Amino acid sequence: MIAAADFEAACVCQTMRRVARRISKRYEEALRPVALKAGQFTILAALQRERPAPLGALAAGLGMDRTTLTKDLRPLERRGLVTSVADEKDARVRRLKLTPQGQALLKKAVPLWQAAQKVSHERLAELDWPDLRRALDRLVE
Amino acid sequence: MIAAADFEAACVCQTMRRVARRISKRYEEALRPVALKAGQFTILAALQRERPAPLGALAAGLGMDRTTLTKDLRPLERRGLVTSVADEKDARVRRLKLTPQGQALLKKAVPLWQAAQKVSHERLAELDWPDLRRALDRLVE
DNA sequence: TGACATTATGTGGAATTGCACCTATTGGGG
DNA sequence: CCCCAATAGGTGCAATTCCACATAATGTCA
Repeated sequence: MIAAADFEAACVCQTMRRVARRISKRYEEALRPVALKAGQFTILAALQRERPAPLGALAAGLGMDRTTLTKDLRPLERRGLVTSVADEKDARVRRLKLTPQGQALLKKAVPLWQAAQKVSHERLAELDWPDLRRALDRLVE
Repeated sequence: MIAAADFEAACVCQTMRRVARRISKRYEEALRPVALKAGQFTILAALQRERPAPLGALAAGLGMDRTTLTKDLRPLERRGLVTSVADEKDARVRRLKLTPQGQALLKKAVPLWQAAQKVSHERLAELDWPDLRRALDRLVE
């Protein structure tokens, strides 16, 4: 049997989960002035486009489960940051877009996010982020 | 304003969250025969030691919130894989240990985990895992 | 020893996550 | 046009996550 401490160091999954938790916390502290969670900021940022995005396509683009996104949208809709509009052609499709309030909040959030990003890049030091990102992408396809 | 697609590529936090989600899914598929979630396996593996560990110390070792661990333990206790024992000196401390069933299940789980680990290392290819792990650790302190 | 800070833990609430299952709409053959 | 597979989406459930708040035990210092 492998020693308990070794699992923590060896397990790629556990490391990624731990890093994701910790870094989310750091970004959420940065985003505290706009009261956005890390995932919420990601969703708002992804909606920053001309044509409202279908829910499924948005989920795929963010690499998250479709049903998770449905639920993640709830608090954003309650806060009036996001609304859904019907697709003109396909009645099944629910397209999502930022409200003016959502756009305004995102505008305030972006500099806070950039500050957090700056810290991330500093901590990665010599590591090139695009390289690292490609490696991590290969890890999960 | 930064284009929507760029956030996804640029945001270190979002990348880590996405990778953590995806890799968890892969490990959970591997662990399906023992019906353990990624986090549950981590907890069981961390309890593979002689002296039962205090909850707080265990949470710190796993880099997770103390109250999260409390709730994560619930299903494991319900399944009879983990139990808590009182500390001999300090009545506040709740020490956690594997039950015999927990040890048996972990024994079955480890080879499944190793198979998932093998895939991870293959996908990282030229990247040295200890190096990468150290870099990610620096990212979150 | 008695007040008080510290430490170890639990609870409630909200959000995040994903699986299994369900509904509704669409697009094709026959 | 009708049947039916494929597609887009939602719901229920359980687990994960963490913050704010609460409780209980311990340690310390006047």
